[in-house]
Amino acid sequence: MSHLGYPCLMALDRDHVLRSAAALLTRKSTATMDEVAKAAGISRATLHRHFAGRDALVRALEQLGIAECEGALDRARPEEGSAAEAVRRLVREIQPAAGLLAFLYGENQLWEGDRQNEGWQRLDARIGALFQRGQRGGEFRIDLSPVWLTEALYGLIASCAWATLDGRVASRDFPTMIAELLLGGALRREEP
Amino acid sequence: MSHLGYPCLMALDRDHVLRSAAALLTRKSTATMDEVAKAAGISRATLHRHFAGRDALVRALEQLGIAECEGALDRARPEEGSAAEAVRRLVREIQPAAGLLAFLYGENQLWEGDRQNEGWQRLDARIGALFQRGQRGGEFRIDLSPVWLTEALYGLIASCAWATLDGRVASRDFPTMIAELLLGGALRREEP
DNA sequence: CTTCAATGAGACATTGATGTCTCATCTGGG
DNA sequence: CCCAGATGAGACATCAATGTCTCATTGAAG
Repeated sequence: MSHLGYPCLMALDRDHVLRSAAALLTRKSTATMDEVAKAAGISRATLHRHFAGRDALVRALEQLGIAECEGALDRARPEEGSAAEAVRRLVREIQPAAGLLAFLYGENQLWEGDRQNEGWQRLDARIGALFQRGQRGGEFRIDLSPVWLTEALYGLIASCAWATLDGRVASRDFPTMIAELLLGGALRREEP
Repeated sequence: MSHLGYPCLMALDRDHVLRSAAALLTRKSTATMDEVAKAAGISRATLHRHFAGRDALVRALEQLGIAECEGALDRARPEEGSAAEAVRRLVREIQPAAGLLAFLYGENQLWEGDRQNEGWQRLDARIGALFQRGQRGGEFRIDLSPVWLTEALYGLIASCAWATLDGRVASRDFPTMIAELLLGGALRREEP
């Protein structure tokens, strides 16, 4: 065992706890610390040894969500190829984190404060830049601002995540439903 | 003054309280009964005379939200003209209730129960029927299910309502942003 | 085997929101 | 004026979640 100040197993456990909490809070955002602990298979005492309190847990989940988003954005290579294809890649890569994002999206507590986590600003900027690239390249229409398109993307991800949990949308359709609606809309394209 | 069991002014006040609560809870969904009372300009005691408790208040807001949606749907005349125009009318009519809907949308408590208010089912059916009409008429694409389009509409309304509160989207752009994205998507149409 | 960090179980106090109650005050109708 | 109903203010108990604490047990390294 470690004779350092940092326990060696907690780092691994912490990630497991975090993901269990994400999965539970996605379904029940008001879950108790007790329920979170049970879902992770640990005691409430141990949970408190990992996270000082509920607030710290939510903040950690926020960090995880940001990290997952940035990872998805990196893997999606937003500067490569057509903007539309980049958006499709992004949606596909982001699907595993959709539940967590939906939870965070509904956690108003995170947005009420005067200062929000700057990670979201970075993400907004990167996603907004992708939409802007599409506009500059004549691929996307210019009457829908990049800011709104970014916001809409988040909203559709959360909507589809919840609809998936309720069984109203099949999990395998997630990327298509979001990307197709966001890019093409409901109107049928004219035959070329 | 009334000698009946039902006070005569409470009916009027009740509506005012309900709308104040909606406005407050839209901004701060975790607001206390005390804050709700203050926002309505009444005391907590009086608030409790109107609504048995927080749960009853939320249920009443849910009813109000359903009623506003049905009213908007009626005024939008979903059976009339092109489906796309009907959707545009619907979004326009629903804007005043968007904040309330966004609050209700995030109130997971309403959806966790085994049985949800049947008003939502009626609304889902009516809105779904509108999208289906557009599909049957060859106006909308058929690879996006009416259920998903309905869900997406709710999600975009909530997104835009929050973005409007934060000043990221102008209030006057609300109908356009939602309807244009939902109908046309981000992709630029080919020149005919 | 010994040791020690990590854990689980549970007791305990605290906190914040809630629901209920009483009582003084206000107000409009008779 | 007088009164009944409505209100506001506040005291009070309750309740659930939280945060903190202790202590016995476990388990793996030395």
